[in-house]
Amino acid sequence: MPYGDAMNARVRSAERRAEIVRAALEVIAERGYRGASLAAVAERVGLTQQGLLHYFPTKEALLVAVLEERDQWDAVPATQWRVDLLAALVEYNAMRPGIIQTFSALLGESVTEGHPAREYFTDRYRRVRENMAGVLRAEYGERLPSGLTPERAAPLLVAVMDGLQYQWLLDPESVDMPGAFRDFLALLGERA
Amino acid sequence: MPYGDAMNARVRSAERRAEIVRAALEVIAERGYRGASLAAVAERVGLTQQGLLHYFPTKEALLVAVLEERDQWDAVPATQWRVDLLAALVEYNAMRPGIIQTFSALLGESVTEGHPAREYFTDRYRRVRENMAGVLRAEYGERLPSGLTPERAAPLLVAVMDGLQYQWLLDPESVDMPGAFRDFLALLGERA
DNA sequence: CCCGTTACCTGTAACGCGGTAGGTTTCGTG
DNA sequence: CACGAAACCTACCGCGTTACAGGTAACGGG
Repeated sequence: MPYGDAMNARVRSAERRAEIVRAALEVIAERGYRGASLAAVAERVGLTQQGLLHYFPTKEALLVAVLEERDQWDAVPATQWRVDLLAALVEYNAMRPGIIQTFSALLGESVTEGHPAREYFTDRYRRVRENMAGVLRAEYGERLPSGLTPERAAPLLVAVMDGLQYQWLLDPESVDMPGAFRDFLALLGERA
Repeated sequence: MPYGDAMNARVRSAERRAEIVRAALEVIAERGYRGASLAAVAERVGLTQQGLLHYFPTKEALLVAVLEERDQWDAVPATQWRVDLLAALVEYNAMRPGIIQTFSALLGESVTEGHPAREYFTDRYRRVRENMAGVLRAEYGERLPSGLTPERAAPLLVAVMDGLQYQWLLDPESVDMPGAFRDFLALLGERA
């Protein structure tokens, strides 16, 4: 046994599942959800397509696991966010194109009819907008430039993050994503 | 000289092609490019899949025609754009979800590997950023709030437009796309 | 040591896809 | 009117896809 007796079966199984999810993230980044085949994911972890179905009974179940992993990743308590942490997050993301590409591709697909991730993104954005409004309020108080409230500015903040991601993914040379995001934050931080 | 009826045949053919492109826009909005089947497009114009291939020899050729139609649509001379026209455009788009959804879906897909629309979007965004920088310069002069130059603000403007579209497509009730866009323009219009 | 569970595999069903081949009808032109 | 081209159609090919069925080998707790 290469892994030794310390590792019991349940842990090994969970690890295998995590490995599969990681591979799925990659394949979705490369081909989107619709274009990602179970066989391609399976091959990346040394399984057959049917072997993969042993862990995730349907393709959609695998997608759900992918989305859950993301939720877990950015489950920072809303109260702990600060604007400078957002800037740092964008900077960090700029060094990991893979994760951005996965969720940019998924977001794009999700607006199509009956896409299994649609509800996920709808809920998520509603939540994130609320969070961001809170962050802005904590940082800048009730009044932002042009008399904007945090609630009105929050969708803009989210839009800038997403929109910059697409421009950056398409043409990293031409778009300084972290810099542009800082520019936007400076815009919000202006004294009215 | 091939006058008259020769013309008619050519016109009819061009009309049919336009009809097919229109149907393709719809189907792509609903299922994305990868998810859009030639058969589905064909059915919508009363053709078989093979009949459609008579007009567009491959699926990719059809996509190219779709992208060309868009280029033609927003081929407004850069010098003629003004900021208030952008706001009006966003407002207009909010009444035509179809077209937004088509290109939001395509944009999302385009960041995946070897997608046939990737180059199109890369080039397009570069062009649009330049245009927008010009628009901002004409409207606000050289200095915007926070000391931003038009060139630095342009990617933000584009990002806001795209990002708002996704939020709005996912949840039109919760997102006032035209209003939010006007908010952003007001932010840029603040006196420094 | 046995026996159920886990972790896979092979085989295959069932379907949808883009694209080719080749025929037939319709139509405008000389 | 004759002919060639355009505008379709039917038939079909080969491949990729998800998912189901059922088998097998290994592991681990009693």
